[in-house]
Amino acid sequence: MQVEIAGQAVEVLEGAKCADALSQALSKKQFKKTVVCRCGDALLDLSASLPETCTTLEPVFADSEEGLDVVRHSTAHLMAEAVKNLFPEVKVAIGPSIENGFYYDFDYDRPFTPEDLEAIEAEMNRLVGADKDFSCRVLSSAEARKEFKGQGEDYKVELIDDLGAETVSIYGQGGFTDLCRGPHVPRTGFLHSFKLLSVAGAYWRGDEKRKQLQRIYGTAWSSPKELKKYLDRLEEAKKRDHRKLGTRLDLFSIHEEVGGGMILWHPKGALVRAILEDFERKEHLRRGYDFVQGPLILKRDLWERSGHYDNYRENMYFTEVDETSYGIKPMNCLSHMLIYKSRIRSYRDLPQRYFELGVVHRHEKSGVLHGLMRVRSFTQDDAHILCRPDQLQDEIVGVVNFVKDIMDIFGFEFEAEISTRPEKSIGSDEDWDRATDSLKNAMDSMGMPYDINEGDGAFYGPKIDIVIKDALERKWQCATIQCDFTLPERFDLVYVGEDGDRHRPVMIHRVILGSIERFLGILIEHYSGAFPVWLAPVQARVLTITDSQNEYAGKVLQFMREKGIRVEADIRNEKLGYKVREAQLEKIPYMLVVGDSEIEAKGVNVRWRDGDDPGLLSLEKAAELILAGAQEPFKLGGISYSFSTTA
RNA sequence: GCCCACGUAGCUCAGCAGGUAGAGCACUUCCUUGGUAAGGAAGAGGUCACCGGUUCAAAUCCGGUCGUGGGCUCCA
Repeated sequence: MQVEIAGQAVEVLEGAKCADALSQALSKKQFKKTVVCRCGDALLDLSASLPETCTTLEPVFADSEEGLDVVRHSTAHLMAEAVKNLFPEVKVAIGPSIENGFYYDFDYDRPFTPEDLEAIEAEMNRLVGADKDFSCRVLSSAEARKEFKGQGEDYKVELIDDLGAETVSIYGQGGFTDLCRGPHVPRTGFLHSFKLLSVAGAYWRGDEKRKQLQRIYGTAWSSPKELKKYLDRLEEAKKRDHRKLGTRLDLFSIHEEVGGGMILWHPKGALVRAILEDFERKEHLRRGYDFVQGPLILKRDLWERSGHYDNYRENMYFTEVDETSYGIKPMNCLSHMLIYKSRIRSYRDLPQRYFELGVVHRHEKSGVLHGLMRVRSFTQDDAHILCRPDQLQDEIVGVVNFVKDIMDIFGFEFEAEISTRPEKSIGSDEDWDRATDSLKNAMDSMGMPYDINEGDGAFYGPKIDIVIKDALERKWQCATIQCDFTLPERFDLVYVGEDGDRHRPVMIHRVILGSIERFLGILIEHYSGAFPVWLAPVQARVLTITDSQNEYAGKVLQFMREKGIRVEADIRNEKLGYKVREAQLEKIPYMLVVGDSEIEAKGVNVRWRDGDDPGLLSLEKAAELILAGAQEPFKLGGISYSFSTTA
């Protein structure tokens, strides 16, 4: 039969192995790094026979995205075999490839130690050295079930039962067998660049009510060089950890005696916060939001009415005042709704956009607290938009635009996800469809890609979630845009329509940065602590050579401050090199060196924290330079909001 | 909340075959007045997270509590 292989027409025997077919068309070097092959949509093992229907065959190399996935998957099996060899009583569960590596879950009656990991890695290397085949058998589900049952592999049996398939593939490297749909690298010798990283607890099938298994994480690459690159990258990322930088740059601290998840902001950290918050206030005003503010505690009755008491109680703190129970707010919506409700609203008043930098408290489980990223007391840049149903779409576009502008300013790539109606939900299908369509249309109209997360919406409405990554590429949710029909109903929010009747407004809950704390945590890692000049708590530091310049340094300080530059002076009895080093480590954007020659020239010698030094400049020029760099990013939304000025 | 690991000076860490603590940086004082990433000397600073147990003796071994880290579940 004639098959097009890697662009060449090749004559192959009927029923030939993929490997044989490929080796006819590929160079030795290419063939050596081929892990599987692709025929149409299907990925095949090299040991598989060429399907009769196959007309084109492409090699998949180890260093391609698909190839890496195969390598990682195969390494997971390899690890499972090593674990079974060393600890025969272990039951294996499941082991997929993940970003940068793989994991495998095991059920064992004692915890794996770091020494165990070393032993497992050594055993894996031994298996690699043996260069065994990854052979594949296809069994009927019943046969496979019997086989795994006989081995006591209960987790595999459960998986087979749940698959509901007639046949399943069984992979083995001689002795060890595993259930998997494949495909895999041809032989264990292909797996030479991996490292086991950690052990963690993980619930069987992600269900916290089921048994907690031991998950071993590892990383795997196509070559030792790639592996090293990744491990180096991990090291680099650790250096950017916002918790380390937060201490080193004196931004914030967390104290055991205060409580987990509670942040104490030091002068520099608090200043960065203030700058970020000011920026947000300006942006919100510019986009037609109104500022509001509510109290931190509201009567418990109100939380019962909103449904939070029933649905969110375990996450709330309560306190008592004069024998009345109060809930400490975990969200800001209640105050905002009561402000809306404080007088009759006309359709002409809508949309109402209430913005608040609202401090909320949530009782997060102790095990999830994480630096600034997951805390118990935080500030949301929260807004609630109350609008007519016909305005919903425009409002969502406005919010999405807002999110995009802000993420662009900070240089974040983000992923978006739209969550649709869950089984347990309230509201009419019509409302849900309309809101979901509005969300999709808004994203489509801006050409923004998104994933659909079926059935993951809030019980009161669908939502868009925006996710950005920290230095270790862990994903954190920041912005979220949620449509809500329930709370306006529960609180009987209305507006008087053109027809004189009362109508129900729709409410959008939305945050842009999400939590100021989390966003700053991500920003610190994103910039490695070197904030852009407009955000830097200290924009410039005056460095003297000897104490004979102290008086002049004071003048420079005064001059720069009057220009609105955040500046300080280092007049300590230290050498210049020492002062430069410190300023550099503190990532201060501009150093203004003053010595006798600068006094004479009535200027400063400017050193930038990265790149070329501007050198000797007059005070005026130096201030201009810093101010130019310090300009607040400014971005116009580019969409026109609908105002109710018709009628 | 669950699994595992860890918890020594403000920070980074050493000490741990059990014999009541040490370095570097930072801090204080003194000397040094020195041009772009660390000048020198001296000093101060720790009930070795906390509580119990084993032992003649515990930072070191064991148990518990709290906290932190990596994950899981959950989430801004």
